[in-house]
Amino acid sequence: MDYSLSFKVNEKIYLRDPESTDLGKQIVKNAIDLIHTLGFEHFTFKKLAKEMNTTEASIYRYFENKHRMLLYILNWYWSYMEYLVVFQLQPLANSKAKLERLVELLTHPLEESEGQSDYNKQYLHQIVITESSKVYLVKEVKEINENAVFKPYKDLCARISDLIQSHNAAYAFPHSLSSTLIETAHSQLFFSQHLPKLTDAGKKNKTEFVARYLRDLLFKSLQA
Amino acid sequence: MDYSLSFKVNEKIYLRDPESTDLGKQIVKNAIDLIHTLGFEHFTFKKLAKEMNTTEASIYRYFENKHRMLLYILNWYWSYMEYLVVFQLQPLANSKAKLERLVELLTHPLEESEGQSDYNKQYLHQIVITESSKVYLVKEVKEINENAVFKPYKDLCARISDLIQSHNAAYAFPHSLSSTLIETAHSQLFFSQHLPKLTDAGKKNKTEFVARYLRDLLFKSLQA
DNA sequence: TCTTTTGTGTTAGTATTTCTATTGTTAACT
DNA sequence: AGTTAACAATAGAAATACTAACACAAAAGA
Repeated sequence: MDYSLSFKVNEKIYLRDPESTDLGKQIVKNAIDLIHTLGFEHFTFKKLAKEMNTTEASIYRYFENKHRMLLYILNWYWSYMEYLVVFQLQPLANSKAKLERLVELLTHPLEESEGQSDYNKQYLHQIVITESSKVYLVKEVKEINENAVFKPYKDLCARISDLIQSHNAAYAFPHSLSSTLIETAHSQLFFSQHLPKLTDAGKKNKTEFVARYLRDLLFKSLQA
Repeated sequence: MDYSLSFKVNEKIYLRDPESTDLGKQIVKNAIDLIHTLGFEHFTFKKLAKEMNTTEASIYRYFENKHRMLLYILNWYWSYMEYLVVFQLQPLANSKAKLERLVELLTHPLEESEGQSDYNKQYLHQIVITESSKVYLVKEVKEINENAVFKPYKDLCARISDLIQSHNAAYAFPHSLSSTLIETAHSQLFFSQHLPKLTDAGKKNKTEFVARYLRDLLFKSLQA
């Protein structure tokens, strides 16, 4: 089957739809590379413009500022994750298998093969781990949230919550456990890479360690 | 008993010890207020200087930049939390009671009474919730970590880890569960305040909700 | 008491970042 | 042929993130 994926990202996030032009697509692709290389704090539109031989002003036509650009990238990621959660888990036999596959999706970097999105999925995963909390841990969270720009995250969370409830309908904290799984996947991956004393990970197989830990957390929480 | 608390913060964090002078203490105190008001992104040394009628240059004599200043504040908080974990839990009868009290400490803002530290503990708690991850989620984490400036966080984590192990010696992820408890306390408090759909919190008693959720997570994880 | 050190203020500056405005060119579309 | 869209180029304002040098008063030490 040959297919291509594209997700509609909320219009309020950008000034001009990056998917609508060549330059727009290049901006997002190069932004992912450069944020990965420099980290969000050191990333600027000027550097991005230089990197891809365009001008700062051209980038400002697409995004109001770099925070919105990060939000755009994360919205794309959350939508993509929701897609994976819906279609990859659906064929699985039971809720236990589904939840186990979910943990894989949350901890392992995305497969390069699927979707032909042209974004570097390895880099994207690292950006999600390191930078994603910076889009909501800001003073303006209320105004930002009013434009429904966190909807993909909430939708993803709601999907996982459904899975959890179909495994144990009596569990009292399905949404909190969902967001905890997502956030903990990120923080434990980051800690195991950079501050290993905050984890029980060994030198090797950090991804597998985090997956094991999350499975333990998840299934013990859902025990009757 | 009359006592006063002060924690030695790693010397590498500051240029001049803020505890050693009047101005230094005022800088930290006012910084906590202003970071709380503006959020870390909008907080600048210039604004802080104006707020307290001193000069930007004077503040730069104490801290290299605002990131170091935040790190100083968080080191103080982590040290204080470790102190509370050690001395408030010690008299408690058993490990279950201790872990329950721990959850209270992590979720409830600090008591204004104890320690006479002169910092606004309510504000400090909000800063910890909203800004703490920003001190390590940076590209320079490796170099920063080399100066042992995250030691108080690791120490706190190690203390909690000990508690966990004394409750269930067979549990395989004591450090990861400790850091997860700390981080999840922050993220769930933030979400329940600003993005409630990512949680199962109601309109009221968000702190109590998060405490309940964390107790559930913790004790189910530690079941045999 | 005299001298030195320390803490702070003052002034002045540079480089970078963030963002806006304007104008011109090319390519596409009608 | 005329219009529009996309982009480049330039310029600059305003804020941010620093650094340097000198002045001065108070405290500490000799």
